Amino acid sequence: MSNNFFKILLKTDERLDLKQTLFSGQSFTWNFSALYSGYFANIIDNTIIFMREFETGIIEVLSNRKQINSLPINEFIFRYFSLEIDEIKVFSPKFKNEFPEVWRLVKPYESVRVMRQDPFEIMVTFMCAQGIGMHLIRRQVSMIAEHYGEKHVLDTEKGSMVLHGFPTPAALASAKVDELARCTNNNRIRAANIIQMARSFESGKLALACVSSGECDLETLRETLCAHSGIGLKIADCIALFGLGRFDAFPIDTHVKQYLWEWFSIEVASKSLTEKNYRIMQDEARKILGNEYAGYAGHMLFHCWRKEVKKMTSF
DNA sequence: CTCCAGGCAATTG
DNA sequence: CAATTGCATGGA
Repeated sequence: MSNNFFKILLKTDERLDLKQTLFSGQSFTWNFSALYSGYFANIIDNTIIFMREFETGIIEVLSNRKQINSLPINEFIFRYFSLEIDEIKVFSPKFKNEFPEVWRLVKPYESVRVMRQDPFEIMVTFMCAQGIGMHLIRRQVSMIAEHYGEKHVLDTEKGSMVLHGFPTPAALASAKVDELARCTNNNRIRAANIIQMARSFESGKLALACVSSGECDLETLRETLCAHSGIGLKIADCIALFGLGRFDAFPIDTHVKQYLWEWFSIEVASKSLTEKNYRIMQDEARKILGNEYAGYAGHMLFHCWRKEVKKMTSF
């Protein structure tokens, strides 16, 4: 690995399963490194980052800058993977007692962390996630980065490597619909919605909502997000959960709806996913999972359901 | 061929 | 209210 990179070894006490976390469907910008097998690569805050599991319970982080988002790398990583959250708080003793079979299945996934990712990036990527498979979402996101993100060329002893950062709000705010649509599965409506959202972010309206999202009540936050065309309840909840650190937000998609019915016998989960039913389903889920970490638990269950029950492999 | 993938918004009954 | 349809593509 290039010697002008800063290297950090981070002890995680096996509370972070790096691969499962990065490829559990919450992030679409991390990739397998083309030049260095075993490493995952991404760009955050104009900083190139490589990560891998160095040995059991220890993560190796390589970066070309000492700080990310004004935090020392180790502090950033700790926060990025929400390592302050204790698994025991996520699933209550009551849950483990009442649903022993589900707990047996999901326990191996307790080292899947819900990440705190960049809000704008999450808004764009989850606006790309409607009614299509994971691989198509990933393709759209990488095309958007290639066309509108800043290009980084990294020269190493193994050759040259090209990476693209995620586009800034300004870059997407000034994009043309026809051009962006080539990156969004040829969906012009989706492209136009993303441009509109980026302009709202540029204006400061959306950006401000992100700053105050921690204290804001969830319903107010959702209203602000849903005011934008292309963002409904589900995507708003995904933005809150994965981009704003709101671990109480509980997005319900086709998979979550399935496990709510199969695992917890929530009646309304067998009916159609209308807005009214969506809200009822959330209330029922909170009774079982608790409120504070409903979404955090939900993501573990989501990943577990797809892998263990549906036997899905695409991420 | 049909059906379904991390939905949303507009329209119709 | 609920039910239906357009949006787009690809893999099973």
